[in-house]
Amino acid sequence: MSEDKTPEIVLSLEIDDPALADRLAALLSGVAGLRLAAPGEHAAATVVARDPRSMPEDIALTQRELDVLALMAEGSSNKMIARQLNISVHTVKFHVGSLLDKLDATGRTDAVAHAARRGVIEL
Amino acid sequence: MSEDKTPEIVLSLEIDDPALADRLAALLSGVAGLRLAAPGEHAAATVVARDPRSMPEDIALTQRELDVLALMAEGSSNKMIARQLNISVHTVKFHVGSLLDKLDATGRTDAVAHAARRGVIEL
DNA sequence: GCCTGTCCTGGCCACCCGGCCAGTTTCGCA
DNA sequence: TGCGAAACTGGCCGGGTGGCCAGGACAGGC
Repeated sequence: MSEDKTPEIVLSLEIDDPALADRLAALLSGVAGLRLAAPGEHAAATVVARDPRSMPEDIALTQRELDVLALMAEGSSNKMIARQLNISVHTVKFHVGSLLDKLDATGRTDAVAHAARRGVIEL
Repeated sequence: MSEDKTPEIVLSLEIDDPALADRLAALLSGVAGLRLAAPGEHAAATVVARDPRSMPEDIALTQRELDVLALMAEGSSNKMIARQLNISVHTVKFHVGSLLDKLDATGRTDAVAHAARRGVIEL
């Protein structure tokens, strides 16, 4: 009863390149235990082009910088971040300044965009 | 010579669930024409858990709002956006206000985060 | 016609943001 | 024991941001 279920893994394809998508679809459709998802069907996993996070290449961010970055990504203002972390607004600005420098961003919006692109934070 | 190349599609797995990852790895490793990527190897496609963008559920954004949103995501200030689109700063603020309302965001940073989450823009 | 939606513009104003200056404490490492 | 990195705090200030008020032009649907 080791193979009593094997309930078929439903995969969805999210490939822009038509040639690659076709080849993958052809290969995967012939695999027992796998099924490609119908349009709109809930899939257990998705095949996407490229690899988003294969080379995270972590920028050296301190723990505190990660804290304020996470709150920034949620749209929190400096004042809100200060309250959340029990620090002063000045300290928040200090960390934000370091983040803008390390992430090579021109503002907080650019900072979270860069961080999300590099996989530093999960949007 | 229709099958002279078929240079093997390299797939990488990004699955948190160990059981699902194992089953997928076992199934995919037996497929001719496919190969699982070695750690650090560049992959043509990646299998990720869930489907990030299966239901985009597009919010009704006007073309101009999409223009402003795209420039916002690049960290542009209102003044820069105004210059890019050849409109006044006041008009940019008007569209930004509409975006904050439609995206249910508290600020421009929150707006691009929400938009990226919903797949409205590609970060 | 009239009305709705989109796009555009202006002024005003409180607040926020980012950058500059300065300082303190605490920690680990040479 | 000195020394740098990290974290924290303060004041100051120019410019950016977001919300409010008001208006006009222009296309499409009733």
